[in-house]
Amino acid sequence: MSPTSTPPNAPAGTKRERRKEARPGELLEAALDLFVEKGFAATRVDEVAARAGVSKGTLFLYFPSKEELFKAVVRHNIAGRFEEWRGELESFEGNTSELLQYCYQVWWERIGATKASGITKLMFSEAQNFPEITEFYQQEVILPGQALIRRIVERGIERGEFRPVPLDYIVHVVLAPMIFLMMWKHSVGACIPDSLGLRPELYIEAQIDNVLHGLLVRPPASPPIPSPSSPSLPPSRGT
Amino acid sequence: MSPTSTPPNAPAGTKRERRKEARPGELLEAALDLFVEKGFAATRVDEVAARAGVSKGTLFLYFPSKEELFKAVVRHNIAGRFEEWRGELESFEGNTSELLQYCYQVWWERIGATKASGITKLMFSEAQNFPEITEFYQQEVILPGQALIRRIVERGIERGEFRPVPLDYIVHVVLAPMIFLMMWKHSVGACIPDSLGLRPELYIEAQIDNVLHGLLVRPPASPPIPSPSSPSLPPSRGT
Amino acid sequence: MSPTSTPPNAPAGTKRERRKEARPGELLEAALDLFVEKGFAATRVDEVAARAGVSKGTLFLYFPSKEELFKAVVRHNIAGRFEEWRGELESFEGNTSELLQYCYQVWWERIGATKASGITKLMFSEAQNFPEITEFYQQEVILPGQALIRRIVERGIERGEFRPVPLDYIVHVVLAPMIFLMMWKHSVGACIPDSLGLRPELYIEAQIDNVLHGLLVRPPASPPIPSPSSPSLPPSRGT
Amino acid sequence: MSPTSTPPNAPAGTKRERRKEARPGELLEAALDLFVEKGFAATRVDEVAARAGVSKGTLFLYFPSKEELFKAVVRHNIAGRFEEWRGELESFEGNTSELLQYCYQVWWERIGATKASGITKLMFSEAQNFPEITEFYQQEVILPGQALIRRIVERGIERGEFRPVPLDYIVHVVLAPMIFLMMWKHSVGACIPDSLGLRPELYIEAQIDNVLHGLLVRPPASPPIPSPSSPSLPPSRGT
DNA sequence: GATGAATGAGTGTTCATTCAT
DNA sequence: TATGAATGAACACTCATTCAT
Repeated sequence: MSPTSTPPNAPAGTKRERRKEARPGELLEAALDLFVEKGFAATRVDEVAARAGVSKGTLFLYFPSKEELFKAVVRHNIAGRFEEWRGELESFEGNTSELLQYCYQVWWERIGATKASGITKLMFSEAQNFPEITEFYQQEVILPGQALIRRIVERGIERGEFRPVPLDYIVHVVLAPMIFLMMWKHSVGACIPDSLGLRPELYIEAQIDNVLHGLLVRPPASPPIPSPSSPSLPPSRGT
Repeated sequence: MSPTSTPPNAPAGTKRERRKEARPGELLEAALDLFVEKGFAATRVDEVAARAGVSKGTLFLYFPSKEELFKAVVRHNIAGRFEEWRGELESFEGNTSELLQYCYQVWWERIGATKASGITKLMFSEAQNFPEITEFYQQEVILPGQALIRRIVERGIERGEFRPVPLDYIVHVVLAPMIFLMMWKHSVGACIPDSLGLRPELYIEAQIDNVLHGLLVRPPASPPIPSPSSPSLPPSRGT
Repeated sequence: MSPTSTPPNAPAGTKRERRKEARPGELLEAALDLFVEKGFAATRVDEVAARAGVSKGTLFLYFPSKEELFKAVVRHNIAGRFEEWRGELESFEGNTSELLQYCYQVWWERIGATKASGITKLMFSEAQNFPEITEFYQQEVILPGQALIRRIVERGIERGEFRPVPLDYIVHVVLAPMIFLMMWKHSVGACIPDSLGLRPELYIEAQIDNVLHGLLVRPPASPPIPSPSSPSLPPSRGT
Repeated sequence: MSPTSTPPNAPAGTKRERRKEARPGELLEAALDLFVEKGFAATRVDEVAARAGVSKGTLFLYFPSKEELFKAVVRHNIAGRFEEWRGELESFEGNTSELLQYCYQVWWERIGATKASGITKLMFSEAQNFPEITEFYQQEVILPGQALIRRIVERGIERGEFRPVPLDYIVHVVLAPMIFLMMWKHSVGACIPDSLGLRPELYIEAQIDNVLHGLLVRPPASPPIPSPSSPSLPPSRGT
């Protein structure tokens, strides 16, 4: 019964013990999946519990209501990533054009391509039903994100790489393509695969190229955007 | 159709009868408002009926179910405006840069700034729960819209005004800012006014400027984006 | 299908029409029965609805919650009877001893022996769970009832029939037996019939006799209390 | 049993062990409080356990179900005090009027004024939901109590002090005021303090005075009931 | 013995849908 | 055609009870 009596081949920590710690996380993950897939209202708490492998009652042991579960899902999936990013940004060595590209790519790897992108879709879809959490999202996600972008653009301007564009709107120019991609992925894109064109990565490159053309003092002379009908791609679907 | 055209001796055209004709439209309008604001599930049919000034039973006289009402709302608000626009496009006289700007502005006046933008928010929010209607939307709105943009960009390339960019992705570069704006307006923007920055019109101008920089063979040398606060910007903000 | 086509032998007024008006009353009656029988918590709203012959949903059409149903039951069953009684009291012609007896008997006929007595049991049982309605009961039932009794005793004292007893406590001396009888009837008495002795009427007479002995300046010399084994009763049940 | 009797070297008698012994009693006490206050159904076992300072699981170690806990609470609080009282009664020296007064006062000190009165409130409130235990209560409390009162009244009649009243009902005349007082205390009285008038002690005196007037062959000529406000009182308490 | 995490049957309440009038 | 009372399936949430530790 004492931990020392556990046979060495037994999995360390009993099933129950291990579960207890993991429960909230498992529930949050299951809830994220379902909320993103079906929306808040169409998601049944039984389903969330079942997907997390527990009973309905257990869910309410950890979250006092479906609404609080929703809030927890949103909060949990945007835990301070911005600190980390701000650090990377400050210590970035290359030129700002590279920094911006790096930013898009890191965002795609860590957010856009992951389930976390579903949170954004969720927020836009349910914003009006959860004004309180929308405010939270605005403070914790949107404003820090905009600040980050603003810093990058400022850096470009300061270094003479970027044209002196008005910052208040340029942040939207940079961010809108990302947000659009997340919305698309979790709505039309989920129903009609390939409706975006071919690959999100190429979509992002096109957006980067476009944004940099708008920002750079000396934009590249020729279009570096890879064409979907270029030889590296199967020609099966091109125009 | 206008009240003045009703002959004075006609018994038809009474208030009652005219309302009868108008019922479905009033219901669709009320439903659009509420669906956009709260989503499909969180909208109560009682509320729709009440806002349309009829009883709940009457609603089901015109629409066999809440789901059919939803579909009707989407279908009704996806009038084929594209024919009309294609016409304007074909007969447009100016250069393609002007045409693209015209396009953005017409879109903003007729869609973006009106309630019609709500339907886009609705579609993105509910797409996964209504795959058939998402397919319908794809066919009736997205593809025609993309085709329109593609034609414009092709025109620019043909005329030597635009760089030979890959069309498959450039349509998203052009459309994403519009879609983002509609989503924003009906979600975060509705909860936190002014969270976008200052004015949608300036946001659009910034996007146009950026897109044209990416497309034009000879982009304007200096930033033409009007800043809401400073006349020319240079030292006003940078450290 | 038109009303005029109804055969003359059809019951006037359709089932539905008649029900609509009657619903709240039927529900209140069913609820009274069940609340008195099982208490607030142990009563299921389905059961109330079923006993009233409607569905659960219908109940919530008339009462927004189980708690409001409970409150309505209490309020409904104590509709201003005190006005009526005060009138009878003021115009009573006989001596006060007779008036007090009349009072007990009328109370028994109209309250004690009817379902209305269940309300009192209910209030005492649930008082702490419904402080708000307990306050209401205190104002609308207890205080008026005490005032009524006080007036009667005052009348007796004024006319020289009663000893000058302290009014503040005498009202409890008069009322306690009634309340006890209601409590008994709906608790022990309902489980163990005849546990009270034989008949409530005789219990009341004994209480009247006792109270009058305490009040009257010249009490009757010999015990007028009917004995349960006295010849005036049917011998069917005697000891 | 007292702590001082524990030998200093005894390992038994540690805090832990003593508590272990006391567990059931602490649970019964906590349960009594809560059942009296809120009724059976509205009382949560978590709350009982928490008030007793143990976990919910521990409660079920001692009582197999909430219902059995309830029964145990009632049984536990119905200790056979009647034997003791019967002894006091048999050896009472004074006249029967004094005996009856003594009886009321002893009851008030030992039952009415203590938490034990709650059990009566509980029984009357829950009787219908627990018929078996109501039967038990009837056998163990009500009938012995009635027998006790009956003996006293018989004594009075035998000694020529009391009128020959019918015993079957007079026991209720004597007991009803006590029961009413207990019900009041734990219902309306708990919600609306002072709603009874002034002090329970005075209420009891009034009831004693009234009962004796009804019983005594030679009742006192003038009202001996102390009025809280009337001038006939010794000035110790009056205005 | 004691714990408290887990359970799931049961309950109050909602709301799309029906239908007699 | 229009109503709105009635329905009942479906849902969020509770809580007595269990049991592995």
